[in-house]
Amino acid sequence: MKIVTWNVNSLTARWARVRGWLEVHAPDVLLLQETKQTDVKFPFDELALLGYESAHYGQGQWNGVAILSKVGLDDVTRGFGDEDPEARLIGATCGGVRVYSCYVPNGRALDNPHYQYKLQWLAKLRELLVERPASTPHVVGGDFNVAPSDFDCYDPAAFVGATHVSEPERSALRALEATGLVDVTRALHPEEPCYSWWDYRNGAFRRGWGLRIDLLFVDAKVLAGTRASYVDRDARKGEKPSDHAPVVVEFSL
DNA sequence: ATGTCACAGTCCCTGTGA
Repeated sequence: MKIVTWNVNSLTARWARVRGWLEVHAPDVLLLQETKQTDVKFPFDELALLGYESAHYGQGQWNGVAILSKVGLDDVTRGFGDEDPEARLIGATCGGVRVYSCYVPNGRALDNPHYQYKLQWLAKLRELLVERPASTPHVVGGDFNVAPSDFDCYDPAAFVGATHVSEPERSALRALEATGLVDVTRALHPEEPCYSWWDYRNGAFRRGWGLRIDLLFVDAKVLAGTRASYVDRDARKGEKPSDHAPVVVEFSL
């Protein structure tokens, strides 16, 4: 089974790239973030022609998450079941695996109210996942907007005092892992940066100025069957790329 | 060089978010 997470930075702007990527790579499940579409605009029919069932939690101008699956799509949940107005979380069961597509709030700045919203959002995600049934394999992927350690950042000195690297954010990710989840890309590649995001500005991609903020957390069952996990850097190249690259995990149960 | 991209509204430029 191949499951991929990809922040596409507008599915409207990225549709040709996403369609082409699906045709070549044919993942079983694709977790999308930042679709920036309403449900009405989401290309359900075009995706069905490619063999994918889809569930979308759209908002419109901002945010928006989706799950595409070739292996079934059941028990879809949207958000945390609270009053959060932002469309940042969708879950579904695909081929016996419970998957979540997460778009964690950016945080903006350490003294911005959005930063507290980010920490609260991560705490709610942990609350949701701590109660997951142990009998069901889980893959929790998305744009976490947190670089788990300094090794996940091209220049830690340049990020002192910034979001994405602060101790409370990293602690929130560790609390998530403490429920029994493993950052599978890092587990398989302890010595390679595996960056997943490069700013559009400053020629960041060409210069290797990246962060690893797109993560796949898997439980012990999935980890035991994992063959590979990697970043498709080629998807960051060429015409009209997203600023994020897809992150892949391949496993069998 | 704070050097890009995407969005909506103020609508062919500007403010906001990333």
